[in-house]
Amino acid sequence: MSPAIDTRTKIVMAAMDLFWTKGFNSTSIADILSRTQLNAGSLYHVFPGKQDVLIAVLEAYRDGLYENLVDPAWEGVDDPVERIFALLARYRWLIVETDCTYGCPIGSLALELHEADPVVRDLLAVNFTGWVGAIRRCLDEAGERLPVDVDKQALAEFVLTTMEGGVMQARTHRDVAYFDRGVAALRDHFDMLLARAAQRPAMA
Amino acid sequence: MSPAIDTRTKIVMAAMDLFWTKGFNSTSIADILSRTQLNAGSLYHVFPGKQDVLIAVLEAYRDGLYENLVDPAWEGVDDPVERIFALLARYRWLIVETDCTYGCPIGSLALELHEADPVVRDLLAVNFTGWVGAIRRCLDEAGERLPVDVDKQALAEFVLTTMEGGVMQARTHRDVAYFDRGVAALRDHFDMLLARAAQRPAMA
DNA sequence: GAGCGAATTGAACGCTCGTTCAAGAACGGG
DNA sequence: CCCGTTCTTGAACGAGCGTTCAATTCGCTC
Repeated sequence: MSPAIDTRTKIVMAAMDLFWTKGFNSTSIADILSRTQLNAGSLYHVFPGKQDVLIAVLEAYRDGLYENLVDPAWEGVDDPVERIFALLARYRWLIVETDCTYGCPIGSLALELHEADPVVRDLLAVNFTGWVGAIRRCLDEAGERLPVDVDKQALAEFVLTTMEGGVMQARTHRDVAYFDRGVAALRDHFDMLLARAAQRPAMA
Repeated sequence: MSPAIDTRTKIVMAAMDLFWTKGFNSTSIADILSRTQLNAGSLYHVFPGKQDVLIAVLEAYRDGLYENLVDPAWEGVDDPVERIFALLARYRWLIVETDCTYGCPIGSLALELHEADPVVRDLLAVNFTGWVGAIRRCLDEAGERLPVDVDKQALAEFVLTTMEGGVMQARTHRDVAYFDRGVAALRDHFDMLLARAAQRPAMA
């Protein structure tokens, strides 16, 4: 294996962590270098500039969505609706684990980069789309348990909305309860949808 | 009127706009100075440092919540539930008006400032609390139209969640439709709650 | 209009940032 | 073992940042 690839991996992993905890603008190249024990030349040998590190980080999130986030959350959970809440529970765990300082890496970057160039913005959007796609699969699998007139794509996006909004409030107030109440409201929403579908089956 | 107050106002107004469009870290003191046609000394005569400008901006948002945001949105709307969606419609208008680059100033700052000091974080939280409080009033006013077992505080927070999540996705995808679908899902939620309350009145 | 504190001027400072690059080390095929 | 390529070293640079401050002007009071 080429050593440059190893260097690249080290940089991307360090940058993922730093961009997550400190944000993109507040993370300096020096931060990445001291974390990886590399020199500036090595980084610039692999990446043309700081923004290209960001792009690599966003690609890593995109490519690792299932491996690093979704599959672990769904382990041992088979019911498609419960899988949605299992994923949200994973975020709850992250919030608690970080003493309520957790912010969704993609969400934070999306709001921080106000005038992101098209490549970066596309990658942010693609990350959201991938996340929503995972939820969408659950909803499709739930099939007729949901009312037929429900827009499943919109509902999947609404799950992301709940997660991001809940994370934002939990972090700002330094209190998971804000996240929990958001998830509870979403649970109410699903309960009402499931009840409506059971009451008026698709056979009508 | 003391000239320093005028200077202060000019700085706060310019900073509100700049922090909103560029973010806090990406806005330089020089940006504020060129926007206000002031010199560095004048700014530092009024504010000890950049962070104090941020604090003043957050206080301005807090103090102007009703005057600048809520009251205009509610003009001509009397029904408490419709007022909630009127406020969301106001955000929709902001998104469209800014070509889908709009981000909620408070939400953006909340996610950008990863290690904000306590004063700043408190002000961010207070701004959220104020916004949620305005929604809460509507829900209280709606009274028995909502099921008695509904946690009105949590529901008000859920409205904020929907707004922030919708704004985030609309901006990232550069498409208001993401916001619209989030609001539509929230409307569904309210419709189901109202129907449930009508079905099983509080008199039980 | 003299006197004085408040407010403004704008050049300068020290620091950190992203980036560059000439020099050297490590590696691998023949 | 040699040579060309790939990768690393780390000092240096220029630009931009937040901040300072001695000098100056403004505006009010008596």
